[in-house]
Amino acid sequence: MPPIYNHKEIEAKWRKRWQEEKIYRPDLDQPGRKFYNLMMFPYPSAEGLHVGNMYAFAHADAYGRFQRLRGYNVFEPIGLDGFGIHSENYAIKIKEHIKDVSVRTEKHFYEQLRTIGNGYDWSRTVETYKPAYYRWTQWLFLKMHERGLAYRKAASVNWCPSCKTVLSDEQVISGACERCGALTDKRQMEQWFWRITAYADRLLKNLDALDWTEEVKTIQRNWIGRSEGTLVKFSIFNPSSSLGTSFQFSNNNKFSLSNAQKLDELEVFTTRPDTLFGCTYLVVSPEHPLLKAGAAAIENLSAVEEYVAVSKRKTEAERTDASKKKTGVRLAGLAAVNPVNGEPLPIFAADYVLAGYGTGAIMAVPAHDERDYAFARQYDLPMRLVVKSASQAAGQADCFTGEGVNIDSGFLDGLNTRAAIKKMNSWLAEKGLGKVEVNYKLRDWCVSRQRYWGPPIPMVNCGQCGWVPVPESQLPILLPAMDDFLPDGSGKGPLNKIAKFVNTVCPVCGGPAARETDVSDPFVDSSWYFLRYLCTDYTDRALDKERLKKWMPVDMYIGGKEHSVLHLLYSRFVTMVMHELGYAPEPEPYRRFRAHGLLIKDGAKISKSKGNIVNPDEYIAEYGADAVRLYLLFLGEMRLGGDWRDDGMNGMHRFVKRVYRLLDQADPSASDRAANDRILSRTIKGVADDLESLKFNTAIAKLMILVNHFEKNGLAVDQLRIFSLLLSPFAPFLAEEIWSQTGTTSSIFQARWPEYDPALIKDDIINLVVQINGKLRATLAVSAEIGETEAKEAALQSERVKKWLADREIVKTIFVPGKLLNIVVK
RNA sequence: GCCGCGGUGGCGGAAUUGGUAGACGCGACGGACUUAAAAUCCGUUGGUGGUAACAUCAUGAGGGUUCGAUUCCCUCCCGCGGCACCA
Repeated sequence: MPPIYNHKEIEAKWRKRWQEEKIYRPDLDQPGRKFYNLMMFPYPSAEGLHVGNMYAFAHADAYGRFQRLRGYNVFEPIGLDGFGIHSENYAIKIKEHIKDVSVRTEKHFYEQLRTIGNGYDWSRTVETYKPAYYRWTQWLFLKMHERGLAYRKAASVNWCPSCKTVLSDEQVISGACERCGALTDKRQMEQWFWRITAYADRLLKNLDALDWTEEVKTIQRNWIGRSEGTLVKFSIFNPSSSLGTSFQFSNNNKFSLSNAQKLDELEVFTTRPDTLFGCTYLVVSPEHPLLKAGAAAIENLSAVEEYVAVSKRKTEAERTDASKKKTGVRLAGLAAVNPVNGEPLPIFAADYVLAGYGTGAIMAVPAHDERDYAFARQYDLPMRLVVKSASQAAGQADCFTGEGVNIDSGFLDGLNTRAAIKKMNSWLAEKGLGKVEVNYKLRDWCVSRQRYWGPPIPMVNCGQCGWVPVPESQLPILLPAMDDFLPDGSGKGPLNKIAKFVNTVCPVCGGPAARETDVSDPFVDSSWYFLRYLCTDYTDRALDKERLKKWMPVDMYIGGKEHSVLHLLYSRFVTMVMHELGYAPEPEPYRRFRAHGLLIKDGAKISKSKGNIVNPDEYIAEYGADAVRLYLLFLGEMRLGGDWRDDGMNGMHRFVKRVYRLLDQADPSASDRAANDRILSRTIKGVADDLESLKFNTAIAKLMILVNHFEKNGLAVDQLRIFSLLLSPFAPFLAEEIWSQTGTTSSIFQARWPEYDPALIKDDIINLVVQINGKLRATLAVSAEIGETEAKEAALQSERVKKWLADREIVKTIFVPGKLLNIVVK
């Protein structure tokens, strides 16, 4: 028997055998007890996978292998998210053509993914940059368009000056581009959008029932940002007296509306209609239509226009910096009327009000909103307190944003905030001045990109017919080859430079037309890949309904939480639409989702920019895939991430060698069968429990304890065989090798997880903890069934206990059966 | 600022519903084997005091509840992540 574990030889042998015997290729038409085990497919933004990718994949695969042993028919696919800015930026950086780079990275990524020993079904890979895939990504676009969910509009969109393309709101992380980290800006452009906001309520509501990492659900909830409020209509007048352009009010902050002429109506959105009595002015955003509609009446138009121009010139970051001084300009010549008390209200334009949320206009209540308060202080505007804190009568702050009781509020006086909101809403509704509305922070998904490396958007612009979808039969629209694929920042995609591509005929009228030259967001590619995995054998359709019915939803999805509001939100939206179209059997794609934490090294996330990259290939070559897997799984709880230390690998290498050596030690005559069976039963249960709750680290610790025990006490061959089953989710090659060397012929992954004997789990003799006043003073080996009286007797017999009790009076004793006895003394 | 997750030996990390804090591993130290090294094996390893038995302190800080708190409550501090003028 070879004493040395030759990982290279053994891994190659099993990799080949698994491939030949197709043990990871379930028959998708005969799902049986199916288990769809999904992990986030990688995107090549470097030459190869880094150890952080391996971290996620090793966990997901160990879980999948466990389900396999549990008797599930596991489908575990993999692919490459190779289209997109991430891959393209890498090619640009190394000054090569993306087409060449993608050929190379595909080869390397797949080689690496094969070496780590995951149970992938290699017959069903998807690569998003191949026509066989992106043909259907384009089909998805057409379906969205057909349902009215893909549309084009001019809007203020995010622009990355470095990537030279627009981005969706989700791809701007704290004001910076998700891909390159450059600060983004806003540009007014016409773009393609997907109407994810139409699903905002469902995306929010369904979260409650999903078995997902709670943290990710919270992030999604906050991103969707539902808020219930009221739309209130204010009448706009042109007051007779000229008010000047100063912010000062004359005559005790009052001005007259006599002879005023009603000009318009202004609608605002508020979540606190109960504070309407405290409203002392209105504010519109600099983009608000009132500025144009009311221009004739605005007396200080040039000052207003100047303010708007200044606002426009500000960067997004400057405009939305909440800590900066608030600015604004009074719309002289215009005034509104507070519908509850008929008081005239001045109107301002200020860029602290966002154009894109609510109606782009607000009612300002400086006494009950911090932003209004700051603005009112800045411009010396009146404030009126109308809500009093219910708890503290005196000492109220100038600005109170909490809930309380209404005062000086006419018909709302004495009501608490909730009741006041209700009453105000019905009052406004009665008068036709307001209605309850729900607003979401979520905006529609901007999906067009002015880049090369993506699926061309299948739309054609005809002079006669306008925007027309490309007929399904003409798909795919192949991405044409081009040497200079770099984005130029013109606001049009590089494809725009290829006349042959652009010029086409209108599918409707046959006249000359121009193709859309933007490509779609890479997140569109990944929004449906898990559906395509199941249908790669269908070349005539994107998705097969029967197939999806058999396998969707995904049973377990493990991935990073950085995708909380990106991929995980987009793919839920797309699946909802696919469900409505009858493709997906359920509106939600992932039954369970668990986020893993980050892999850290030297106190920082492993990344190229930090210079702490760990190349997994070297470690796999030196120590073997199993040792690397075990090490990654042992680092800590998956949810919390791990801390990579180079020297930690030694320990796992040692463990692998020790496990292999058990083959030499297996000898029934030398072993205490009963003791081994007891610890085996416990380990079977413990490891299964840990795996189910994704605590891979403690599962491995239990295996180590078992190995320590075997080394000391010897073991029988059948016990070693059971041990190999327990080890197999973590170290598949090593486990398979031991399995085969203990007289089995079929793969360990066709075997079943071992049963344990419940009778062996229980202890007959326990260590009863004896405390005196809560401090541990002795432990007694007693029967597990011992009762309080006996336990007390036994404890009082103990010399150690006696010493501590001396002649102190026992006040009481606390007995926890099977665990502890606490004697309380004076 | 708001929301979420964390803070435990030299290090990574364990601790069912509150019940022996530090499992398991790394590293370190001592020893065995070896001409030597690697590998392997054995032992020790939270701090302080003590030859030892043992005592005592200790889970970010400070309070509290409890017979008993890493675990529950309150007030803070620090790290990471999300949102951030969303009315």
